[in-house]
Amino acid sequence: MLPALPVDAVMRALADPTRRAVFEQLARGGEVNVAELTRASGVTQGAISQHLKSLKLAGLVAERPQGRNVFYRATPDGLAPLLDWLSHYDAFWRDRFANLRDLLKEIDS
Amino acid sequence: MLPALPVDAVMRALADPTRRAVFEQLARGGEVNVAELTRASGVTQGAISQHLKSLKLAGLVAERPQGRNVFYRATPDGLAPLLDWLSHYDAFWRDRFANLRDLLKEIDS
DNA sequence: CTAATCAATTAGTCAATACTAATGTTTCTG
DNA sequence: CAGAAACATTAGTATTGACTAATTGATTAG
Repeated sequence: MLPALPVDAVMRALADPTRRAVFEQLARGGEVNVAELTRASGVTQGAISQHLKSLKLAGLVAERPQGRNVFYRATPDGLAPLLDWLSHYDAFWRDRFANLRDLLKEIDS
Repeated sequence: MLPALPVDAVMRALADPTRRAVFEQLARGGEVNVAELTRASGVTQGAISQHLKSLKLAGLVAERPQGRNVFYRATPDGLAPLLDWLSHYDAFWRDRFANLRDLLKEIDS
């Protein structure tokens, strides 16, 4: 079995549709508590807590407890391993995807 | 259950370490036949054929039969869903990603 | 203090999947 | 033609993983 690289955890975390939807909601909506994430999903609260645990271990989300609520937010740095992995294949898609280059230029501005 | 988007197949395909290693080898080494892919991996030939099937369904590799050999190559276009997904969170990283400038420089060089 | 609320955790179930071993199919070779 | 070689496919197994239901722990409200 191969070693568990950071990109491994990120890919596996984002491969599941339910979990990816949670991440997407957090990326859009700023801080959201577990109850609201549960409402937006089709699964139980327990399942959401489990997914949040995976996302946290992958470095994709962070938590902020407040009273009996726990507010989660997406952490952009968690996507770094994925971008690094893609950038490693830069030469591979360089000429076929002007998209990412434009995107990165735009972000850089 | 959520619909099966293209990014789903790509993420799931690349989430497995063995399968990702196959893709990486193909991305580096141009065309490679199944025997050589099997040698480079820690699993049996049958397992590699199964992984190649998944990668092909995800649009990440293509095959070129030649006699009794089958040469596989990575197909850059298959990464498009992943790049699109990332670009969708443009605004998300824009101001938060510390490493982005460095990453851009690396890719742009 | 007692109820209720929010979230995490546990145990258990079911389906998906990564794998091996064996076989099938095609193609090449002696 | 007979055997070997390359790859795909199948059946079977074991592990992983996504999920629910139920419980627990902590905080707030009445």
